[in-house]
Amino acid sequence: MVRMSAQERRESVIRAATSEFARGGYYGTSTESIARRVGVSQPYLFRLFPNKKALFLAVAERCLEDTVRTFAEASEGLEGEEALRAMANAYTEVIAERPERLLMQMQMYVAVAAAEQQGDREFGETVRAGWMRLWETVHLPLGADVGETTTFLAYGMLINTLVAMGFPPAHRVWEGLYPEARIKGRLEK
Amino acid sequence: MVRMSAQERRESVIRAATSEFARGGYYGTSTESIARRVGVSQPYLFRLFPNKKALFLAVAERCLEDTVRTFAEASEGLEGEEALRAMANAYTEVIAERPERLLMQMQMYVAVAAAEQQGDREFGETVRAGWMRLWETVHLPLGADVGETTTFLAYGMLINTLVAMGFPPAHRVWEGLYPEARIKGRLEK
DNA sequence: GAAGTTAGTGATTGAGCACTAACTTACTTC
DNA sequence: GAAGTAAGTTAGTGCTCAATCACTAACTTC
Repeated sequence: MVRMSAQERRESVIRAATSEFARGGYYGTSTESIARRVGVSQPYLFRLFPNKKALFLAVAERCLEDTVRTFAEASEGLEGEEALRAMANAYTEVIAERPERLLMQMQMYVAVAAAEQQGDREFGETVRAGWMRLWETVHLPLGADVGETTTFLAYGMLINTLVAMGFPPAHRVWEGLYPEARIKGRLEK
Repeated sequence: MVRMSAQERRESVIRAATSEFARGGYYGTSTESIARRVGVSQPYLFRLFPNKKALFLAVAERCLEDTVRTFAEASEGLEGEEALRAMANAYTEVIAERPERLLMQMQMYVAVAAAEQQGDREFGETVRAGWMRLWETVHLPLGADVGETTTFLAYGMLINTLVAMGFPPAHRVWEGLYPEARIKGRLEK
């Protein structure tokens, strides 16, 4: 038995829960499965988080935060075309190495409607605020161009979708999406 | 008590289930709630569909079919810029009048990962096949241009996401997305 | 080394849910 | 109008799962 501080444990729970929620979504994931992945008893999760919803929220916030940081770090000191290229490359890395983060994003977006329906307005607020932060984070380096920003985020959402559906990266549907192709396409215009 | 033929009943079950699954996803939706919406007893659903999964699959297939038809009908007889404009307008109508179809799309994409994890390869195949059909349906009228097709679908996925998150249509984040703005942006280039 | 605190467990509960079985009610056909 | 069939219901079962409770084991501090 490895003892950790509650704070460290909470961290590993968030990591494990990200993977689990990414596949199963909020309702399709049992706290049991998360606990098993962490290597801790199921009731102990409720010492670390007040309830399942709070855990999901923590995971969602982390997911947004990580994505924002990815773009912020990639575009640091760059502008326009260069920033676009850097951010696109950064996202490509996430696709390859952290696909669960993309899936978790979708689970989060989709969970808003369910929460809202049940009178939980707060979750939606959090996610929308996160999206706005994400929006600003890519907007500035792209020269504060609304069209560019929208397009960039749109490609991101398409990528999330293809990953969720399980299209292998070599599949035809990815053709128009690889940064090279995308940026080359833009430069040719 | 209104009696219907099993076939008619199945239709109304699919409609009701679309709304319910759209909000709650597969796991967040009880067959009870679907039955209540249809106005029929919960066990009767299992006379109409072998199990919950089959019902979800039927809803997913219908959702893809409807989307494909929307684009096919909108672009009939048109090409290039005109087809793009027509399909964008058609989708705008769906946003306003059938938002549950967009949400259901996302639920479907996201459900693939969960199904795949549980060894259900079939569901993913169905969804991917549907996506390919959708892809071809917009690809041809857009002049068989891979870049155009990718961009069009990307905007669609972004729209789905914004709808899911519950951003009102007048919100800033929609700015770059209204067909007028989008097409004008393209024309200016 | 005793007292106090923090990390963690095992057993349990009550609710919700997919699905079944057995039965009833309404329409159709001859 | 009796027989057959298709539509629909009531009652119930077994399982899963979030959350609680009462407890133990390991560190910390003096």
